[in-house]
Amino acid sequence: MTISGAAASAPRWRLVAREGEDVVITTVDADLDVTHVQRRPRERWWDADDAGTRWVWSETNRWYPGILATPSLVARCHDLRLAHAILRRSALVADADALRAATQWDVAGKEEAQPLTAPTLFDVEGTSPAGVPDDPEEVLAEFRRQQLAIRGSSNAARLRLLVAAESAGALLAVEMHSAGVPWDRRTHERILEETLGTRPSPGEQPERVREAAQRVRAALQDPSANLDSQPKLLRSLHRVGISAESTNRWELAEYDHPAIAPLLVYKKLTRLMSANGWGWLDEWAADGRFRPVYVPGGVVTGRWASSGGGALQIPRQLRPAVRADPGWTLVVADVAQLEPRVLAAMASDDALAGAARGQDLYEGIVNSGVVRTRQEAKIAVLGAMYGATTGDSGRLVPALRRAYPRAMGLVDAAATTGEQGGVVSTWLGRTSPRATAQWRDVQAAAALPEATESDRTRARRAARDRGRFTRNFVVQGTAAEWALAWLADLRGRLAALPPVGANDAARNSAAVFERRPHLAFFLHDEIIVHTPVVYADAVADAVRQAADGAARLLFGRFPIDFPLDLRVAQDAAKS
DNA sequence: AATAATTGCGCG
DNA sequence: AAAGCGCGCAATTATT
Repeated sequence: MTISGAAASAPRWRLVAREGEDVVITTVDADLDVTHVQRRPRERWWDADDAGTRWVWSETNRWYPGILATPSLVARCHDLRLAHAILRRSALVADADALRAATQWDVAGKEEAQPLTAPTLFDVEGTSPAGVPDDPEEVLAEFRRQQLAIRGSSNAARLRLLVAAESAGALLAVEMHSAGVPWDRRTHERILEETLGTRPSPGEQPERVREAAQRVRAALQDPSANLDSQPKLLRSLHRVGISAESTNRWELAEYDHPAIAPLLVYKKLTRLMSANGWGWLDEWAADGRFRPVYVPGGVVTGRWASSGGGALQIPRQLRPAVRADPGWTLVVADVAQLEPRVLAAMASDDALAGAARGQDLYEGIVNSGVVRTRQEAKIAVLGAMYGATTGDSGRLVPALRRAYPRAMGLVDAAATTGEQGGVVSTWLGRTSPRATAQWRDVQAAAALPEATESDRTRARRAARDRGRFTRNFVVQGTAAEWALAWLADLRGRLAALPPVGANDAARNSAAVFERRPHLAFFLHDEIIVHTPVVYADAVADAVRQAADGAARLLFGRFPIDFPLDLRVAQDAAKS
């Protein structure tokens, strides 16, 4: 159960696979030769984790829940499915033909989410519509293909890091699902009641929603106006002289009419009710834990996606419902301006890194005299990374280009590559998808002598759209890598803390996390650790040290800060 | 009746 | 005030 932090300079790879009713464990040496094969009955194949072992398996979602239930933690693994997805299209891999030919390891991105509730290992078998292989020969063959691809790549160290970080993330995703986010039902109910009114009977609307709807209908002088159907609402608005083209919040706010204010309230309230109302509470947090399914690598850039419960969209308003158990507390941390800091390091832009020194990068930019206000700095930086060309943001970007030519040069080059149909890569070598056939057709059509002006306009727009995507890909993707390195480092530090209490009789899977500090939530650049109060300081230190560790792991000695906004509190409400 | 597309809004 | 990137989900309308 203890995870050793000892550097395993020569990791021992142990491949696990299925053969009939048994689990076959194949040990492989540094030359990728098999040194040992073991066959064990599947019911109890797992005994203990060894320091220095890296478990190689088809898919963490398939193998880890059963181990966690024993209960045990795995220190290191190599997830063949996730690694395959990275390596088969990494521009760093010189020859990916063999990997690309192994299509049985390709799983459509959105179909990846697996049921993670299985109490034992093989209960999930067959539930995956497009399951990756699990037989010993193919697992070994794919592992060899991947190792050869990495060894023959232009930067094996970075790809190794990326695959290890991705795999650590996969372990953590299963663990966080198992542990869950501590969720205080009564706090959530209180927020709902204060905002919406008391819980209505099924089919009814809560009081505040009814009131808001009444006020809108009165102002529209239409007692039967439908506020939930966009086209009908739009027609109702037009009838009273509100000539909006859409019903989105920002456009409606521009009109001065007594119906607008209550309508915006109505939209706000019904959103809360349908997305995170009583129904959500019953379905997702009834037992005091919210257990989202995380999907590592679910976003093209390498960010995680999620499936079920809207894990990545919990409204700030409900953050107070994330509440530590009695005797426990939360360590809540997020990175200030992760993406521009990552950009400064990638581009070795000393000027931007200098502005980033300290807590607030935007203030740093203001202090350098590049723009006048913090708000301008923020808009300019976001515009630079997203490719804004118009509005305030577009106007401010040129000032940034003058002040930080290296950083801006990097994202501008990524945009140009994308516009021309090329691919771009993150710092560790995750590579963007190739241009689609449809995209290339549009470009080709515009290049023909008989192309119309509209063909050319269409092609230009498609090119710029793709340029904005690749521009952002390098930054968002590298930020995701930094975050993974942070998580992986922190995970190791938390595992090194001795469990509290002495309840060795506890055998259910949740017991692992009832006795030790554990990550409970992760969202792009922020984490929540749920910890016994006695470990609060140790955990806070670990979170900071892990951030430093991630910075050095990715960017070596380049002087870039990643300051954290960190707080220790009973609940996760923003202070 | 089932599935796809559209709109809007929550998160970073 | 809502541009510029990446998502998931609910409600509705459109299509099959």
